[in-house]
Amino acid sequence: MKIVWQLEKATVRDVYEELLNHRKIAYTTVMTMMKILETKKYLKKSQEDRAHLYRPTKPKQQVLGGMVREFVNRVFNGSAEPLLMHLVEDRSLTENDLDEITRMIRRAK
Amino acid sequence: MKIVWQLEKATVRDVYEELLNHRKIAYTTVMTMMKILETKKYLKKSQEDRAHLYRPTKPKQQVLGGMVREFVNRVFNGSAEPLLMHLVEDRSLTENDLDEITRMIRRAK
DNA sequence: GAAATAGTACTAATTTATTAGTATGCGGCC
DNA sequence: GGCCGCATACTAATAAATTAGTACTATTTC
Repeated sequence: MKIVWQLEKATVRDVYEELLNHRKIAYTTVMTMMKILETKKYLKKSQEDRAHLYRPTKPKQQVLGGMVREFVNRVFNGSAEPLLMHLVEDRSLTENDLDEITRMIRRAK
Repeated sequence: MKIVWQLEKATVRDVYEELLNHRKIAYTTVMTMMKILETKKYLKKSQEDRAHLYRPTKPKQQVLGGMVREFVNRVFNGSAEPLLMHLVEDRSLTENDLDEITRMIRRAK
């Protein structure tokens, strides 16, 4: 999905070659994957010359948002603060990051 | 795991009965699960009367921390800010939450 | 001490995810 | 026209996660 999102639209071959940079994988494997993503409504295909051209159905933000929500629910019973604490303790987030986000929200209001 | 953490120590039966409140599940299923968690070093067992008594090996914080890190890596390529933005947009976190956390950090320094 | 009970070890069925092979079709090229 | 390369559809092998059954042992209870 990340690859298709980045390219906005991609054929099996596009994704296949991109994945090959990272690891050995069969062309047909990628095909199967993309077909599954299609049945799960994350991708839609259209004909383009000989091959199918796949595009995302849902905006990246929406999908990632869903994943975050699912994660928070499953791991933290739905409350986000503990997650935040972990991020902070893990030094993934500094105090400055938080300040910045806070300011960002204020400005957006 | 959540259940064992909460109870601090638990037998298969303890966990089984707790889980039954939520959904139908077989006793042996729970047993298998807990044995797997044991081989994966999340639980350790000791004899207690007739049954095994399981305790967590690792502190909850550490395990959850690992899960958060893993999630951030997989989904957001390791950077936490986008995750934070999602939390905010999802209204899981309000500006006040952020302020609070910020203050908490300041105090802890 | 025999039957009922609770527990475990071992095995297994089921499901879902992951990876890949094979057959086949189509468009261009010599 | 026949062959090559690329693409797909369909099938399948493998692996991992999930759920549960069965056989056997020990303990309690009467």
